[in-house]
Amino acid sequence: MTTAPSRRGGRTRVGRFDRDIPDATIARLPIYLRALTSLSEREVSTVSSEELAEAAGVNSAKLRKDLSYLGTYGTRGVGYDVDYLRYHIAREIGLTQDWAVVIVGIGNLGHALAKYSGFASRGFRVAALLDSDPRRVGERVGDLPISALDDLDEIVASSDVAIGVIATPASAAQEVCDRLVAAGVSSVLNFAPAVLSVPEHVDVRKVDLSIELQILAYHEQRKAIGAAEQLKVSLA
Amino acid sequence: MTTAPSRRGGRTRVGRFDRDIPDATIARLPIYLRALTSLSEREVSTVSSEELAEAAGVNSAKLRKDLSYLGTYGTRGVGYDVDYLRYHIAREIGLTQDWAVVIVGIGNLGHALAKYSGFASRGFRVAALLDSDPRRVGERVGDLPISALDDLDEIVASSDVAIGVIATPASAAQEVCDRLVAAGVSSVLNFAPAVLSVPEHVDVRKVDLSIELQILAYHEQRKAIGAAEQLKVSLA
DNA sequence: CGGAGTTTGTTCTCTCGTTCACAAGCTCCT
DNA sequence: AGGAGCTTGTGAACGAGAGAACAAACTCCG
Repeated sequence: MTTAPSRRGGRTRVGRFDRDIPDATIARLPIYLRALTSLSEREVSTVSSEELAEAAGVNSAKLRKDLSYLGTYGTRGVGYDVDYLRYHIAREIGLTQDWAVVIVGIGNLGHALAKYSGFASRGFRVAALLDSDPRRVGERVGDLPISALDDLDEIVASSDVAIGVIATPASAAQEVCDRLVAAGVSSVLNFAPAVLSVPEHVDVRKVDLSIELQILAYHEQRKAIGAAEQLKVSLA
Repeated sequence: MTTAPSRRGGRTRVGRFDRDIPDATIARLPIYLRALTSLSEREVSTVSSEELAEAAGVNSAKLRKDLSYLGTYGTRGVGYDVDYLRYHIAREIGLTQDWAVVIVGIGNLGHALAKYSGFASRGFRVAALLDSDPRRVGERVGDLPISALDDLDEIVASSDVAIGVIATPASAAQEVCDRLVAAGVSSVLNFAPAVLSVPEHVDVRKVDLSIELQILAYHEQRKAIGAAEQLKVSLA
């Protein structure tokens, strides 16, 4: 949960369908969506909150409450229509339209991201790959050539890019971020291990591979200590 | 935030130094650690909560409260000794020892993870790379050869591996997870877009690239709607 | 040595999120 | 048509985390 200070500003509440959905719920909608897609592929047409919650790995009450923020798409005594619900979630998240993204920094991770099929299948189109190393420019990764970072403004403008992905080393992240913002990008997904500062209107989310491992290590260590203490007690 | 139902079970509270640190705090400790390392490299020896909070991108009150769970390592009127604090955080997370990890699924992402330098520098040693595709076995990625999935038990046992990383397609994730658990791994970092079910004593954390993008898309869409509504109002 | 100036550690309040529990509402069977 | 049996949607209780605010404790200067 690493994001900008969460929707303050414009609390104007224009338009009644501007109900406001908790951040925690938003973060789960994509999971429900995935579960629904999987059910749909298996030709399941109706699902109960209990079953869907199980598939998504959450509590069923939480699931129902989450869905209730979107509207009342279920039928009591029956459950939810898989395709109907799927459509409404996708619509709410904004996946009924396509989003153009650029990936900056085509190292190991950038490569992997460029080839990752999970983006395209969910309505994200990689508009360009950018790198600051002139020797890499022109090289092809999958279908796309690597462009020079200097072409950023033009690419963002012509492809209407709203989202930028940063996969550079930490040392370059802030500068790249600034350039993205200057070019007009207003959402950033940051894989570099660095804290980015951005203007108010820009959203940043961060994914940090080594932090996740460190959190696991903490729990792992606790398990080990716990076991050792147990042993000590049983010997005493 | 995708993890096991948070430390229930063995609430035995053996040993008094088993103070229990909130999950939210644990998730931030690695960030503080990184900021401290960076300060240390710049030869800064003392830092105030205000400065460190700024570097970590959090509120200073939150930072102080987080640190207070670990003990009282600061000095009023002065601040924190950078190296001293850094050591104590590293110790708390369990980074004073090395952790062996295995990576399963050497596709695009697995490749990138295998070569990612951020692991080694934080005390995580990649003990082996595994893939189920026999044609890939033997191939080298960086320093390591790809091993067959069947060698898992042996590798986990001989290298004392506690943490497994899953970078397979979603369809294989659960089976790989089961094999990891059977081999003795008790923490899993899952990059596959699938919900894993594991026994009580195993921790799972999930990183999902496309979910992060979807969350950004939602906010992006709201910005767009907000702007449109504003426009409508100003025209009325 | 004493007081001004800092900065931590902690208490208190408030907000946000989770979970329980149940009434409302649907279907199906008799 | 009416009742039994489900399943949703939501009110209310609970718990965790964030942030403000301040007393305690240190340094430094005169």
